[in-house]
Amino acid sequence: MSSLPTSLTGASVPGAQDSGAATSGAGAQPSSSSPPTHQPPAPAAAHSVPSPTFSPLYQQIKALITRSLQSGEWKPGEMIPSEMELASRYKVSQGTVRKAIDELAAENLVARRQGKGTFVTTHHEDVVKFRFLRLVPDEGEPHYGASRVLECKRLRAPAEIARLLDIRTGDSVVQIRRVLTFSDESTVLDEIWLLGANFRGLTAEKLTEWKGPMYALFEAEFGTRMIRASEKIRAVAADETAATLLSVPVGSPLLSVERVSYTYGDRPVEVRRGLYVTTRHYYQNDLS
Amino acid sequence: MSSLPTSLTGASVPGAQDSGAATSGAGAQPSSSSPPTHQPPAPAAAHSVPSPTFSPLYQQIKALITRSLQSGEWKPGEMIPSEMELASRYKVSQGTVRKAIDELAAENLVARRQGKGTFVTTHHEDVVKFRFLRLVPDEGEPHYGASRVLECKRLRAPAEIARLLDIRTGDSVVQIRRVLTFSDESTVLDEIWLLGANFRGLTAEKLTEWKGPMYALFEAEFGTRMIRASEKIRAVAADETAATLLSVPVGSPLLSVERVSYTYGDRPVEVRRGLYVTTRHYYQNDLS
DNA sequence: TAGTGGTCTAGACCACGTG
DNA sequence: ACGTGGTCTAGACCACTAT
Repeated sequence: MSSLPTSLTGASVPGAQDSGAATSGAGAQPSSSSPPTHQPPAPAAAHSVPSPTFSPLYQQIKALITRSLQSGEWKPGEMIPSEMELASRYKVSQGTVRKAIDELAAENLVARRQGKGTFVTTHHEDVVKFRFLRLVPDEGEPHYGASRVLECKRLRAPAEIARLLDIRTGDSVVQIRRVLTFSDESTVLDEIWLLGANFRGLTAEKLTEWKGPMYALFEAEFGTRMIRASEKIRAVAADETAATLLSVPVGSPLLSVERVSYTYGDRPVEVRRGLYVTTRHYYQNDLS
Repeated sequence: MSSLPTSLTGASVPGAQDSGAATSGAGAQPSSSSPPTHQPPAPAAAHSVPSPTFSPLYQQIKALITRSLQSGEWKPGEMIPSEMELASRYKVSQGTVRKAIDELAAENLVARRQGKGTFVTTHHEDVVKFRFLRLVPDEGEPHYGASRVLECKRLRAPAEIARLLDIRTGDSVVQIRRVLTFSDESTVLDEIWLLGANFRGLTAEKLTEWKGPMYALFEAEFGTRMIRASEKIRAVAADETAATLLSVPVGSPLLSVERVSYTYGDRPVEVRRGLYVTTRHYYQNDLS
């Protein structure tokens, strides 16, 4: 392909060879004046067919940055290189890097702090924590309750869990059961399944010793970061087990929350079934 | 005040006189070359104190556009002027208008369509409809059920409704009660309170005759557009009334959804209390 | 004082939709 | 062919934070 090569794709822009990227770099070359270097050799190539799978430059940059996040080149809580640095690394303008980071910030993968830099988000921050804990007390501030682990064992995935985790029935998974307590009231009964491959060495002890959000542990100890989740919510009646563990009468209405959590690349890594007592708490949701 | 006047604030940029805007227009003047006009008279003013309430230009433009949306200058479904037109109207660059519209699009007030223009969103579109209807059937596609209006009357706001609507107890409100039916199953019992001042002339007949989402009626007939909403969700037991209307046993678990909806300027205009039967449907929510 | 992200501009070209 | 939004660049200046 006769594309205008070196200027943009020098630093291993992905797919620079395949159909997607070839036509995308056609952007602006300064009209005249400007520095002596960098003049494209043959503007004739501009009329090449607009390849069917067009991907903007900033999307490619975004994918590159995401890959570095995923590989752990920049760890949660750390600062990523400045826009200028990234621009020169990828051989694009600062504005293009900015647009890529804008989207990553909108997806909460990174957070910008004016005057300081751009930082990889982490489940240790309050902001992130309450994105995944939507239970709010009727009175008082949202807070993290105490977790009592009932069980943590390895077993083979039942069919439905396997389907949700996109693995095969019988593949290894870790099952956790726990109760969350707020102000001395048992409020949440969770049953959690995790991808076995990602959580070798996870034990009840580790869970019990850990202070703070479970996702922070997963991120720090197992290198698995929850990026987004999808929930299905229903009202159900408490069965005997739930009633006992949550100290409510059998048949009491409980909020059932079935969550599937995803990490980079939209790969599911967790299924979580929660039963919430909603007499003194409610599930907060904003439609916008 | 000795601000650089005519160039930016000519077309009635709001607050151009007050503290906020004076310092904000300081942006870029082209280094040299460029057209003969427009050279700022006194670059000395650049060192004026950075006013405590700094508001970027694009935020001011965004406020202006929002005002035009609110006033009905551009109605739901219509196209707003092109970026170039708005840029020349407000005497700013296209890029600044673009950033303003970017935010409005992110808030779903407008939608961009490449090659066509930017359009005011409307509750007639599918995309918007399902932002406010989160109930999804276990089997089959999401769809809009049939609405049976039980009641629609004017009355004085009880204390709690008044508090949520930010009005005084006893102020006029419209109360609606209705049942939503999906596939011949009564699924949702709604009790709705609307700001009386905004909904004069709303009757049970109008509601019954209207085919389509209620919010589309409100938008088309009453000029009140729901922009965002906040919901508090719990599990409750069906009382006799709900049990009868929804054809479930007394005490059955139901999803209770208390919604407050807001229009422009974050003014609350609706309180809605819904009871959902979640045996064949679930409430869908995405955390990200 | 230096470095970072944030704002603003101006101009070029591209992809898309419609005549 | 034309107008729309979308991408990309280059350069200037501003606001914030740290040293």
